Amino acid sequence: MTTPLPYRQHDHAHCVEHALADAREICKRSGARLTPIRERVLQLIWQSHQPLGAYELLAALSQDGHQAAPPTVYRALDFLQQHGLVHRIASLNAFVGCPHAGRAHTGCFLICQTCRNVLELTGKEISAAIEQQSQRQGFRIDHVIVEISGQCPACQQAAANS
Amino acid sequence: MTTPLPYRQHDHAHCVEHALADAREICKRSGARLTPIRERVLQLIWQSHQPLGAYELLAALSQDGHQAAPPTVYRALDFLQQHGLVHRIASLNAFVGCPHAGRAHTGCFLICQTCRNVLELTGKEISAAIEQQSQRQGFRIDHVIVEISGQCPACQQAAANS
DNA sequence: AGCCGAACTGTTATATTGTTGCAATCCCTC
DNA sequence: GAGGGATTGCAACAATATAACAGTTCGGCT
Ligand SMILES: [Zn+2]
Ligand SMILES: [Zn+2]
Ligand SMILES: [Zn+2]
Ligand SMILES: [Zn+2]
Repeated sequence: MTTPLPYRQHDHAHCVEHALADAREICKRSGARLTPIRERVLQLIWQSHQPLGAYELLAALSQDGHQAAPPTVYRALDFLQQHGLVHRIASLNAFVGCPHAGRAHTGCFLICQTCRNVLELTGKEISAAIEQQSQRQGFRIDHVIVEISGQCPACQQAAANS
Repeated sequence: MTTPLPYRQHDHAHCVEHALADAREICKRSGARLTPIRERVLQLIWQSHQPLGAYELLAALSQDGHQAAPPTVYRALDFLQQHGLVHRIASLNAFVGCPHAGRAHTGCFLICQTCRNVLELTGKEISAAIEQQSQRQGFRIDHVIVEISGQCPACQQAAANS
């Protein structure tokens, strides 16, 4: 078994470039305006695979010399969420970049409690099971949240070696 | 298809009685103290199948004539969660009684955005799919959140008839 | 019964997260 | 270059959750 992204070393600059390029393309196609603030917030979120809180983003914007208040950040986050560029992790009150932006998917998040990195799965098995069980109850689905907290393979190994 | 609980009329007093009796039994067996505050909070939560926020509980306790501050409620909620008597719904910042207290299960919540009622599923299909996908990534699971927002059968029917 | 330590509760203050409302500005279109 | 919608700046506020510490209650023990 190879440790999956993002739980191992990788060329993260590539993740960021890819995410930003995708974002520009997606916004262009849908006629949405990826303004400097929005792009900067997206870039900040993609600093790592660890979700960032709104007020952490706010602090980072202030460090830029950019005057910013909470609504600035929340509005940018709303925009990015609406266009599928970031996801909110409800159990952390934090936001993470979506590696599958543009492709239809139901996020399913593996959250390592040790290194804080988050992996977004897209396998159909889980969403299929959820749809089946909901349908059995006659329930019409709008939105699904699946957040799995635990320990990633890298951190398990690190813990075992100590 | 019959509309499932809690989305149809039912003898809810029975739900409450059952939940409280279960809670007393579970606490007795584990040597935990179901104090008056804790029991009252549990009873308040079971007023309905709609999740209650901590500050709604706080207001209700105050109406009792009980002087209460946020820590009172949060401590009671912590206790009830630790003993599996209530669940926190992360997407609502609210708490709902667990109808399967005492039995090992991974909650999976169907949240009606119209009537606010929440049904907790316990089918194994979803958790099995989650465990399988996590294992495939080498991820060790601590805790799983599945929250499905949408519309319950009763509210779908009501919407169709208008 | 009386004592002790742990658990529980009261109280105040504070931290964290998210929203409302309105004015000013920007950008695209006509 | 005017009109109008989207975006941003800004101030205040609302909602949710926690920290710290003092007082009280409870159950087991002598
Ligand atoms: Zn990366
Ligand atoms: Zn990890
Ligand atoms: Zn009921
Ligand atoms: Zn409903």
